[in-house]
Amino acid sequence: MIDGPTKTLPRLDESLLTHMPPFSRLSRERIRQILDLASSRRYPEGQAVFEEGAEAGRFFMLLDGYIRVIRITETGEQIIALHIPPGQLFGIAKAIGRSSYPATAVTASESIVLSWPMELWDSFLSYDGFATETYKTVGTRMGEMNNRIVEMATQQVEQRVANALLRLVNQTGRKVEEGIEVDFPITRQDLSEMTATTLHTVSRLLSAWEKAGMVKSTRKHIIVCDPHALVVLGHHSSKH
Amino acid sequence: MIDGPTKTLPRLDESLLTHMPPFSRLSRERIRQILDLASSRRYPEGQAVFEEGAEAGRFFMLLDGYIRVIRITETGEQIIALHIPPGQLFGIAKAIGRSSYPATAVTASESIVLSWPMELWDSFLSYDGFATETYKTVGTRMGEMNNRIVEMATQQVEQRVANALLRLVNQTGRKVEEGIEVDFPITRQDLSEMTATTLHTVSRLLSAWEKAGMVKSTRKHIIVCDPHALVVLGHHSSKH
DNA sequence: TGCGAACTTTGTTCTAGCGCAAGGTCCATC
DNA sequence: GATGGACCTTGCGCTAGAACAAAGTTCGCA
Repeated sequence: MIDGPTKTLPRLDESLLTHMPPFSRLSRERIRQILDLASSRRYPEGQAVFEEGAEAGRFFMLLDGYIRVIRITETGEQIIALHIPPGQLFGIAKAIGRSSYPATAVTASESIVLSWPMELWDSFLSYDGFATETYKTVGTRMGEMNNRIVEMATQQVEQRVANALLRLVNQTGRKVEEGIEVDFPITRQDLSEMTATTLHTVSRLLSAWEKAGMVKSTRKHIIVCDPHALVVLGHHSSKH
Repeated sequence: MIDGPTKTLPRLDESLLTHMPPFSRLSRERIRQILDLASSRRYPEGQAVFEEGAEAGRFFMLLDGYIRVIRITETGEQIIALHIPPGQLFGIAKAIGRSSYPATAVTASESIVLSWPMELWDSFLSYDGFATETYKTVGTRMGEMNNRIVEMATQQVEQRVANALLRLVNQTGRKVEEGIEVDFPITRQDLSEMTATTLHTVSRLLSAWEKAGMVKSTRKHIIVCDPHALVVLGHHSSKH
């Protein structure tokens, strides 16, 4: 979905942004200004916010929901590069010197997104704390990518899937009765695209873990009951 | 090696920096200033310029040689994250909002390196074109990491090694009689650490390619005779 | 010139986990 | 309440490539 942003939501309250790191040092007035420049929009689950290669006309902030950053190979395989939780900027191509989006962003669940025209980027950068926080975010994402590379290079499938699951519950987990649940719909296929394996293998692993009482899962939902047991898997032994 | 930088080289000429992208828009006088603030140093092959986790006290520019950015796992395995060619900044932790280096930098061949105290970073950022070029570099490196993830997730070992080799000759290749040679010493082990495989497998692949006339290799040296043949390998078919 | 360390090669064995196949379950929609 | 599509499970065979093993080669250095 690349069509123009539209205001489908009621007038936005300043409190939406006051606690988001990139804006937290700004005055109420400044935030009002920023909000008045923003378009807000609701995306249903599974919709693209922008596509890889498209001209980077706007930058975004996720207010609610989850965004999945994906890449698609020439042969049509998808790989999930990153999950973005609420409160983060994304599609900030200009921050890394690009004029087109380097990947596709899709909603992992219904999401509320603010966006601004990329022309405003430079003025945003001048706001107190904005640049610092933004580059911190870039750094964090680089770190995550790096860890992923190391993980794929050195760990077995079981450990990778365990780690991916742990990361999900840590970053986006919601406490429920039996443990912590990933709080957006997630399929075996999704998990396999995050860990470079097949949905079959993921399914088998989840079955085994469920038998061992470490997780509980139903269609599109996964609850981690015993995080520590998964951590231990991750620390077991190396590939070589 | 983390010991203090020392001026071991003769006085630096302005022309060293005038054609390096981050500085190319600056006046001769400004460049003189910048050089006078710099420490220069020669590192023999295989030496660490800085180590992962250390406080990021300086940032660097590679004048000559090659730098390898590596990470080491808890179990002692090395993985090579990136190769940096001459003319690029590295160790620019501040650019991504970090106060310690996120990886270790080691020379892949004898190298000449300039460095400045990180306290000067903000003033450098104000120089015309410096910030833009720097963030472009960050963006490029993110892109490379991303491609690497996709590659590891979707390609077979042979294709990955072929691609890694192609990237090396494209970025750092030196034309020789029989083809293009990687212009720093590189072992089978190095190549395996770049592609998440073993030195044994790399050795077998190189042997096979040599038999097919696509490459020529000796101890620590690899010449690609028929780049196109390697490209074709990379395009063959996907894993799934 | 001879020793040892650092590289490289090649053979053989073994297994993680992929590919393939078939069937089951849940859910939306008519 | 039946049809179809999306998602999940499980079994089995097979192969890429890791692990193990053992020699061979090159090079710096005493």
